[in-house]
Order: sequence, then C-alpha cells, then structure tokens
Amino acid sequence: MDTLQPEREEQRLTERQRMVLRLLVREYVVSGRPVGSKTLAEQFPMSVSSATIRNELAALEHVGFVQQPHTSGGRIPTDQGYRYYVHHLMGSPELSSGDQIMIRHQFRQVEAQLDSWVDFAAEVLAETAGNVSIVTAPRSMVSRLRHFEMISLQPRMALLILVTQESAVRQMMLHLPEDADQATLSRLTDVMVPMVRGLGAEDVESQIVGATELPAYVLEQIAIGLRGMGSVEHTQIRHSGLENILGQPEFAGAAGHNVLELLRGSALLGALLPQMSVGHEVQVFIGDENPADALRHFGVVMATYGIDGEVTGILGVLGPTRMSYWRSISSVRYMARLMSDLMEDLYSSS
Amino acid sequence: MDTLQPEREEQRLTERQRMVLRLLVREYVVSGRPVGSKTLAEQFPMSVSSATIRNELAALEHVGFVQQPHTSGGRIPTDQGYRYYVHHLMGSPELSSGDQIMIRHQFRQVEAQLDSWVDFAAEVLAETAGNVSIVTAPRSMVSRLRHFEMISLQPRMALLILVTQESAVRQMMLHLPEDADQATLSRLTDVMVPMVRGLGAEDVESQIVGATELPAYVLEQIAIGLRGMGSVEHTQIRHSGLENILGQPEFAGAAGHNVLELLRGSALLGALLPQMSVGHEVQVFIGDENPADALRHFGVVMATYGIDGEVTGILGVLGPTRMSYWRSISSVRYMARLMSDLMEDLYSSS
DNA sequence: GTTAGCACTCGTCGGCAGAGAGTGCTAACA
DNA sequence: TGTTAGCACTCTCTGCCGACGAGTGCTAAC
Repeated sequence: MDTLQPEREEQRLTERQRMVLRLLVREYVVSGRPVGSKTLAEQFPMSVSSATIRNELAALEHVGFVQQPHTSGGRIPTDQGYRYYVHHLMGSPELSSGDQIMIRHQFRQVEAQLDSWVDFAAEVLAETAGNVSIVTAPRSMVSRLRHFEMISLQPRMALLILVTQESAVRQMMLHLPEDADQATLSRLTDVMVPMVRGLGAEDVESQIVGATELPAYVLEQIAIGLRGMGSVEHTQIRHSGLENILGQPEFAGAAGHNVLELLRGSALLGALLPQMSVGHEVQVFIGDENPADALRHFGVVMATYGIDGEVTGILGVLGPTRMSYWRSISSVRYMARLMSDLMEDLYSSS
Repeated sequence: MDTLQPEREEQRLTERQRMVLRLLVREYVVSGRPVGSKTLAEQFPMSVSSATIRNELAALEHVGFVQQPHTSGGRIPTDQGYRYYVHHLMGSPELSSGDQIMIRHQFRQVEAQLDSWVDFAAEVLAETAGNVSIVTAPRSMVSRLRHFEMISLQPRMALLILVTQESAVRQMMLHLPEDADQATLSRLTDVMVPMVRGLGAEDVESQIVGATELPAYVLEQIAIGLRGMGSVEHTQIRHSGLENILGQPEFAGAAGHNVLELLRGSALLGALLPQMSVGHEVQVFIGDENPADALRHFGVVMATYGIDGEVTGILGVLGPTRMSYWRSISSVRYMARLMSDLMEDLYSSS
C-alpha cells in the first residue's frame, strides 16, 4: 500500500520492458484508449519494430502488469502495472518550482482570511492535480478551549463563540435558562474564561457540578461544542474540481453518481482514515488496493497535514485509476507541506 | 418574469386546452420524452379520442405553448407553455404539512450551530426540491461591527475575530507591526471595542487618523474584514444536490460541465442579483427568460430571505427547464420563510 | 535476439430496412 | 358544429450487415 513498500518484481523486468510499461502508462493516461504496439514503437527512443514491442507486451501481460480489454485492440495497464509504475518508473514527484511559486503566491492573498483556507486549498489542489480534491479542516485529537465569548441577542438568547487552541472557531446559538443582558454575559465570561482555558470537553463538563444554573448551561453548551469540533462524524469534507473528472469517459454513466455519493457522506472518510499512516507521507491507493469497495475504480492519493499529535487534517485527490499519478502525488505532497507550515504559525503559541 | 405578472393568453384557451397543457407538462416532467396524443388521451379524465387531442395540440402549438422537436414524435412544452402552466394551471405551491414538519424538525437539530445553517439549508432544499440548490449566507448592505476579539499566536502574529450585527463571524490572521502579548492585545481590545461598536468599514477607517501604529493596523484590518463580508464578489454560494440533475438526460454531455462552471464562479450571482425583487416573493425564470445566456436551458426558482433593509440572503433552485416547478416553488418559498424566521431571532437585538 | 510478413480477431462505423410512434387531413357521424 | 375513425405519411430508433482498420500471435528469415 505504502509508496515505499518493497516490490519484488523489479528484478524480473528488463530495462526495455520497463520502458515499454512506462510509455504505455503515459500514453494511456492521456488518451484513455488501449495502446497498441505500433504506437509504442513510434514513441520509442531506440528504433525498434512493433513486433519486438509485441513480444515485450506479451511478457508484461504474463507478469500481470498489462491486460487487453478485447482480444484485438491494444493493452492497458492493470492496477499492479500502475503500482509498479508509481514505484519505479515515475521519477521523483516534485512540483515544478513555477507551480510552487504560483501556489504560494495565491495563498498569500487569502492568508489573512483563515475561514477560507480549507476551501481555497481544495480549489488549488483540484486545479493543480487536475482531479477531484478532498480537504478536511484541521482538527486536534481532543479540542481544547482557548477562548470564548458571548453576545446577547435577546433577553433569553445569545451567541456563543468558541475558539480552540488550534484556532478553530465555532458559533452557537444559546437559549438561556434565564434572562441575561450583555453586561451580565460579559461579567460571566470574564469569570469563566480563566476557569476553562485549555480544557477539553470532559474537563469542562466536570466543572458543571456545583455551578449555578446559567453558568452550568453555558459550560454544558461549551462541552457540546468542543465535542462536535473533535468528532469524526462532524468533520466536513470540502471538495473541488468535479468538472475535472465528470467529463471523462470513465464517469459518463452511473459512476459519476457514485463520486457524488462518496463525497457527500462520511463514508469516504471512514474508509480512508484508518489507512492513513501517522507520518505525512503521501499514500497512494490504486483500484483494488482501495479499502472501500466503492473506490474500486478510483485512484486515490492522500496525505495528512498539520502538527503531529496536536492538530491534523487530511487532503488528497480522487480520480480515475487512469490518472496522472505524478501530477497528483506531487501536488498533494506540496499542498500538505504548505498547509503544515500554515498550521505551524497558528499553533506554535501556547 | 414575476410569478404574479398578468398574462393575456388566459382567455384564449378553452378549459379542455388548459387540461391538455396541464397533462402534457406533468407527463413531460416525469418522462422527459415528447408526449403524444395517445398518451394524453389515455390520461384524460373525460373519455376523448386521440384525434381530438391532436386538434387541441395543434391549437396550443399555434399559440406557441407547445412545439414538436421532430415532425413525428410527440410534443413538448415551450418556455411560454411552462410559464402559462406556472401561472394558471399549477395550483397553489404549498409544501405538504408533513414535509414542513420534517424540515422544521431537522432544522431544530442543527439550530445551535449556526456556522452550518447555510450548508444545511442547501442540503434540505436540494432534497426537497429534487434539484440543485443554491444558498448564499445572509449579508447586510453594509456590515456593522458588533464585537471583535484578538488572540495572540506569536509575538507578532494574532488571530482577529470579527462579529457583525447580523451575527456573521470572520476570523483573520494578523501580522502585527510590533510585538504584542495577549495582555497587551486584551487591553487594546477593551479600549477599542467601545470605539468601533456599530460602525461600518468607512467609519472604522476614519478612526485610523491619529491612532498609533498598532491600533491603526488593527483598525485597518477590521475595515478590510468588514468590507469583505459585505461585498458581492466575496459572497460564497453554497450548493447541494448535484446528483439530482447530473443523471438526467439533459445534462449528459457538456451541459453538466456548464452547471459546475456556473456554480463555481460568481457569474451566477451577478446575473441573478439585479433581477431579484425587494420583497420575498418567489421568482421564477424559465429558459429564455433567464437573464444570463448560460442559464438559457435552465429553470431557476429563487427567493430572498432575511429582514428587509437589514440583512438578506438568497436561496433557490436550479434545474432543467423540464423540472417540477410546483415542488421547487413550494420548497423555495418555505425555506425562505424558515430562514427569515431564524434571521429574526438573530437580528432582533440592537 | 530481432524483424518482416501473414492470417486472424474483433471493435467501429456507415448504410439500410423494418418497426413503431405520432401527425395532419379527410370523411363520416351525432 | 364538434367529435371521431381511418389512412397515408414522416421521422426516429433499432438491429443487422459488411467493409475497414487497428492490433495480435505466430512463423520464418535475417
């Protein structure tokens, strides 16, 4: 599964077979149609005949790296073929420095508005990778409160604003158990903020005991809010770039539907999350390798970002099995680095 | 354009012709294929022959309410035909009380987390109307500050949280011109909040004159933030329910692409906004009636919500010209009412 | 080990005929 | 005068057939 997993087949292939596979993958990725021996022979750096290529293709097919969808009509890579390509033939996935500069530049322009970071990251990633991007907001294992604020709306209604250590902000509406004007709420806030600073949901709840009605209610709501910010079910997935894959032949029929289903529910996250390694290495799942059945016909490139043990999010790319893994991997890797850097700024304080 | 616009053609149609048109629209909406005289004759409450229906269809075609895409093969409604249907034949678009109760119930469960109101409204609306929904966050003509807060991240970096009168919250990252710890920032906040409460972007900017470096920078950033919250360009459109229309034959080809393009940019809002009437009446645009060329093949049902003159948002539904206008109009109308009620709660305070 | 040649397979595309749905028109009927 | 049955006509859709071409495996020669 892992990009760095050792692969035994390497020895079995001759240099020319590797070249054939490399060219075949590249050609198939752009054309989307089975590739024949003649096409490959033309693209070959050395001058070889199509018959030679045919022999090599037969060998590759025997190892299970390519297959023919129909008896006539060219070959396409298998999932294993892609896997081999990604491991050994692709080269180092590093975004061109031009792209890197462009992305950093774009990000600098929205840096100030951190509510839009996640949305923006999704857009940039979709554009760069040329596929559907997936980004979750960063969240910490257990959300700890940094600050909260209450604003009176009506005598018995107030706005509660929570700010966590990882600078996530949530606003909630409170239905107060008793009348309270802004002055009352402000006084209450001044008293309570030092009491709850740095606490998680459980700790806040434990403070409820012995508190009078209004503070008890506020504490309860804070705990609910904190819990919601940490839970996986409530983690929203932002995505972008649907247009990149919806036009492609693979998703013409019901498959396009499936993508939308996947992106909407939390099933995708549930399937992917357990597979994510702790480090920030880019993970690649090709076709059958995918944990979820629904992803069986997709290529998925994911990475975590954030600060280990403190706050992490996920970002990645979803596309047809026939996608440019080079583009996707390099984009995901770079974006994960970029987002991690940004988190660093936000989180380095106490 | 308006739902209530008078329509002169009414007199011209006999009761039976109206019935034919009504049945034809209904049938075409569900089947998506041209409807023939025989099908209509079978569905007719009175017993009539297909020949009679053919005569009536010819009359309707002469008036411009139906057309035949091909010489043989049934008829479909024209945009004018839909318009007539919506005006005179559809009946009162009122959501069933069951649906109303279900929606209110669902909303009660997320009421507390008002960051997710807009997203949630989009989901509910898409589901109820069976089309793509569009919802913008409520915004006021000119955003006025209710409260702000600063949280120190690093010596020269801080988080600025703005809360406006209409309870919108925005978080921004500040790069401070000089070192400032939390105590300094808190003191500064205490002093500045009373100065800027209730002010708009311009008023905040006017206070910069004469302020020392740090307060001047903060005021400047507040003004930028306020301005961003009010501007149309920065208004995000949330949408949901793509799966509802992407499967339909109308959007099989490049048209599906177009929808995505529309939803992504701000072009949609720019085209629709000038057309919205001030009241909260539901507006219906059918095919050619649409202000933007890109919408030429869509049906659009929109309404504003909020509190007149104070804070308003837009919500609506986008679908193929052949959509169930009854479902869409009733859903949009109900959701606009619901959201307005919610705004009322948030905004009724000073 | 490589290559040219050849017979074979099979998907794609255009043309074509038949079925079916729907229409307009006319003549008969109430 | 309005309604209906009948009929000839049009046009789409579908399946079928054959030509074409891309690609293959195999064999024999280099």
